[in-house]
Amino acid sequence: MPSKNTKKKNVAPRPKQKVTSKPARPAAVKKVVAAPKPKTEEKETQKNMPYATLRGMKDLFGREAYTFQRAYHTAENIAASYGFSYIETPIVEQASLFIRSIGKGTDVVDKEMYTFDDKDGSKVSLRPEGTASVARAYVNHGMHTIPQPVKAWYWGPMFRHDRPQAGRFRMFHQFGCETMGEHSPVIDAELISVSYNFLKDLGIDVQVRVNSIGTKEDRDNYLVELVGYLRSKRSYLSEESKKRLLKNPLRVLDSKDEHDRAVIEEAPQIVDWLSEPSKKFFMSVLEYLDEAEIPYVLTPTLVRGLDYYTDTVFEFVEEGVEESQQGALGGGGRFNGLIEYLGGPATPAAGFSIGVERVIASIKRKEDEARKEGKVLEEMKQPTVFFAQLGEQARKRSLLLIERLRRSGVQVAHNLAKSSIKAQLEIANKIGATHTLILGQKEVQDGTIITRNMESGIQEIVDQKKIEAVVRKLLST
RNA sequence: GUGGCUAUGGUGUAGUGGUAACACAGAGGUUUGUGGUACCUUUAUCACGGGUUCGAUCCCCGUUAGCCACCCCA
Repeated sequence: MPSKNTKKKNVAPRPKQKVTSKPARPAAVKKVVAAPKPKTEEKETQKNMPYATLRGMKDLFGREAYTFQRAYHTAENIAASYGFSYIETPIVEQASLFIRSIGKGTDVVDKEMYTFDDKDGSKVSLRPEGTASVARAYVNHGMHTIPQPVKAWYWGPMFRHDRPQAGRFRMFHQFGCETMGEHSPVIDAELISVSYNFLKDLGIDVQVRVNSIGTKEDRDNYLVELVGYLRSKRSYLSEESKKRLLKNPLRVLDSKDEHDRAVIEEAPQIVDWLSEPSKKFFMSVLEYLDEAEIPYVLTPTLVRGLDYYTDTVFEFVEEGVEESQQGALGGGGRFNGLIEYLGGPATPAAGFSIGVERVIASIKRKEDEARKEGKVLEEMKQPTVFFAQLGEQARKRSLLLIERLRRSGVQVAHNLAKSSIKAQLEIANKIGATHTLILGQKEVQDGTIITRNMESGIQEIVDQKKIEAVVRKLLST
């Protein structure tokens, strides 16, 4: 945390800086209009914080950033162990890529996309999701000529201009995997397994909901039936659902309205309208899930919001959390038509994506609960060594010693800017260091260094030459 | 995008029509080679703009942001 107080006498005075956690309002415009009353210069600068993050976007730091990175490393490990290779696609793409793949008429495209004119007048968009870009990359680089399936994982920011609320931001991150070039139910099961275990590794128990929405033809046939049914019950439906009936009838199925739900329960189910191959495929996916001992819930009303999905669809809802609290942690499905639709060869594919911010929120909730019960969080008790130095010569020497320690694989915390040993020990204490290395004038002369056990207070003098071995030993106990 | 609720220091909270209290955190210090306790100092024109009023942090309106529900979705 930055110091906001510079009262030290021998330090040149500089304007005080206030640190506020509340995002400052974009006050610049108003200030001008409102012709501020004469104030002292200092106070003006204090309040003058014209820059804040944009709505729905946030700085990531501290504990949250730590959890974010932990989630990233977990993703990296699990993706690698399942044989996925990393892909990074541009954050900005042609607007039409998303419009085509996600589909006109979906909210994501119609009202949530960040789309603007590039300098040459072409329409570009900030990506609202990852699959379209990965599919595009597959086509662009002729990935159908390399051994199939192509398994790719990604992690990065996505943008949707939605109204922010819990678990929903305008810039958020997704971790996702796509398996392209293979039409086999094992693939679907594997993807579910990867995402399920990713969440499990992070300590999150989820319910896996699965359904199949069949091929395009299956769905068209089913839609005729569904629309017919819903029309017959039209008077019982909510206003919202009446609208959806015209725009995207499938979506009526996941309405939360009580009356709608009653109607939906009686509605024809898509599973009954699947063609033989689709049905067989879906049954097989379920068998694999059984084999993998992944618990799932068949959810006939599960349809996903993006147009490109075919056959298997699934999503993850946190166990024991009201769904409405923030929706699903992630989801995915098969998208057999997408790659061909984007100009590539007919290529079956499937994938999933998980909302990182929602995962972090869930972890945080769990940690808060644990703390309430008085449990010490694991990463808090990691052994740490602090390096304290005393006197100009010691300070100079410490740079070298710290570097030697770093090269041998141990990181020591330090604050070379402090000169009093007291202040440094305070810091060591605060960060929970188990040991402190103390290097003073005398030690520099003797070529030694003191190790101090922060709990017992026992100090030992050791040879600087052996510092790496000594520190490693301290850390291992 | 629609509706509702909220807005006090870094954090969590008090409080009142007459400019703010407490806890924790931060910084500095209690005469400079030793931390965890104690003590001292210090950190807020009560989100922003306007209105009512002799006077507003407290009442009213607007803005912004956050939260909740809907929509949608990660």
